[in-house]
Amino acid sequence: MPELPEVETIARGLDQRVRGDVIESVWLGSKKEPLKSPAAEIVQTLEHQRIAGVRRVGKHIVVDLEPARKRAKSGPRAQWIVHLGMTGRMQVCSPETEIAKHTHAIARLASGRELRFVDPRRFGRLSVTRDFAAPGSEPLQVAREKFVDLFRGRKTPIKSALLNQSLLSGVGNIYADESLFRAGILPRRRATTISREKLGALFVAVQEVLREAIALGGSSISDYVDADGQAGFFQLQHRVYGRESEPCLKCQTPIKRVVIAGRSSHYCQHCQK
DNA sequence: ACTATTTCCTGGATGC
DNA sequence: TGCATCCAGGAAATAG
Repeated sequence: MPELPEVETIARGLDQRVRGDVIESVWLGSKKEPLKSPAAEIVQTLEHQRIAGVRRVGKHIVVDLEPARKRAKSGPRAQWIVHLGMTGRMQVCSPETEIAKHTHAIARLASGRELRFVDPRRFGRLSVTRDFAAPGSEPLQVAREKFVDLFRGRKTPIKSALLNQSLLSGVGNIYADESLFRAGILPRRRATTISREKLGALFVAVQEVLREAIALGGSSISDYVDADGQAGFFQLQHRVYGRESEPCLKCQTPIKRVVIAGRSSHYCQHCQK
């Protein structure tokens, strides 16, 4: 399940592999769910564009494009936006590679390779735009004061607030649980009841967790993304996520699991207040 | 303007 | 072995 660190790793891997290549033609599948822009618009926007670079914004992969042939007039550059959802993959492969089940898009590149979007569950989304911006703040860029202000006054549980992409862009279920454990905050705590100091601790915890995970993902780029664009991640050692009933690594109290905002949430009732 | 809940999807795990 | 059921979760849609 790609959250910020995984998307960062994938975007870096893609950038290494396809930057400078030119999209010659595009094929789109018949399933409509993955397409957020009209199919014709996606095809028209992508074809004959050079990939200027690939980067991450929130949980989105942004493929920056530029005209393959220089034109006199240069307006805002086109962008291909990819959201991987739960099960989305970006595959770089040769045209001979068997087309995986649930392949929804194929971009044929001038280098002879193909860039494919595969997504069994179809929670992923493809779109094109010229002015992409994530609605929320980047967790690794935002200032501490701004971070604290995002949550103050909100009655919703802090876990829900962390998952709200229009506040903070890129934190998903796993890293939300891990950050709250490190900051010693119960996921159900109403955001508004948390002191500035404690929110400051959460700020530090979120950045720490994301940076550690990116560092681990980064080390896997050459080994895994090279193969087919699907990164095999060295998972960050989770301290609470997926550890229901197992002993807390700090105090041995069994980890609890509850559902908040429809998501499984893991915490230690002794270490988190 | 917020907040909470439901819905979309398939494959893997589980239960009988 | 086979079949039904449940569960995972990002974010849009819907409801309150």
